[in-house]
Amino acid sequence: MMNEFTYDNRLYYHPIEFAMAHIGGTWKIPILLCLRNGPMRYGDLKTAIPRISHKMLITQLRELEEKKMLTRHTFQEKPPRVEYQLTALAQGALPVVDQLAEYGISLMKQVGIDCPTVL
Amino acid sequence: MMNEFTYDNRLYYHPIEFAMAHIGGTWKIPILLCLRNGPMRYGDLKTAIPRISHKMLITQLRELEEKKMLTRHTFQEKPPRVEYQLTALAQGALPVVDQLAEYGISLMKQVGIDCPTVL
DNA sequence: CCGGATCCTTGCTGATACTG
DNA sequence: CAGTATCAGCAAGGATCCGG
Repeated sequence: MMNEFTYDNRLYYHPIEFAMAHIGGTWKIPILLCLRNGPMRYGDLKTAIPRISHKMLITQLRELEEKKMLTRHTFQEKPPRVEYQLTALAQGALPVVDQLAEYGISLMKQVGIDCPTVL
Repeated sequence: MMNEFTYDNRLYYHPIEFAMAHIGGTWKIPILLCLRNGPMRYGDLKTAIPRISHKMLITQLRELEEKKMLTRHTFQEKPPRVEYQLTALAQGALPVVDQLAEYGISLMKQVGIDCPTVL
């Protein structure tokens, strides 16, 4: 249990904590799920995830890029166009993301939430 | 993606977020893993998870109890004795916890961390 | 259209001290 | 031994404004 390690100047207590640094938080999952079907522009992501703020979307995109979970492509057009795309590293996270979603849904049923047309 | 729902006065954007409310954060996983082999006392948990502060351990135990992930048994002795035990609901989370751990370890290898004798 | 910078509020967390 | 209460520091996150 207590096999702590340091990476990128941060202390982790468990490999799961390291995994959640890549897919955790409120917004990384929605972003990854949006991008699983192909690249998307900033504006489309913002529309697809209505409650996220501008700042949070930018921040999360930067973090995911820094962790090599996605790549950023800029097109020199007017008006400017920027696309985000999942890397192979992020593709490798999708199976466990799906398992988490399945568990989340089963948990909702167990506590008595009738699931609102998910996935 | 955007099937939000409210439970217990909190807004969730995805079933995974709901799942992570039960097993997420820095300390819930270490606590659950400690208890998977049977009930433990407060003091033993504190010893098994050295870096957790007293306040955080108490707080996390209360949260897990509130979410029906564990039960609390007090024994009227001197000195007092309190034991924490996983519920069936928490047992049901262990498979996905194990999958997350496995993913975390593989991710560590992918980014070049040689895994320190884990699990 | 995309992104950065600023201010400000809120909440998490540690430290410390105290009780049955 | 187990748990509670209070205070303070810091970081996450929203609102807003400016720039390429």
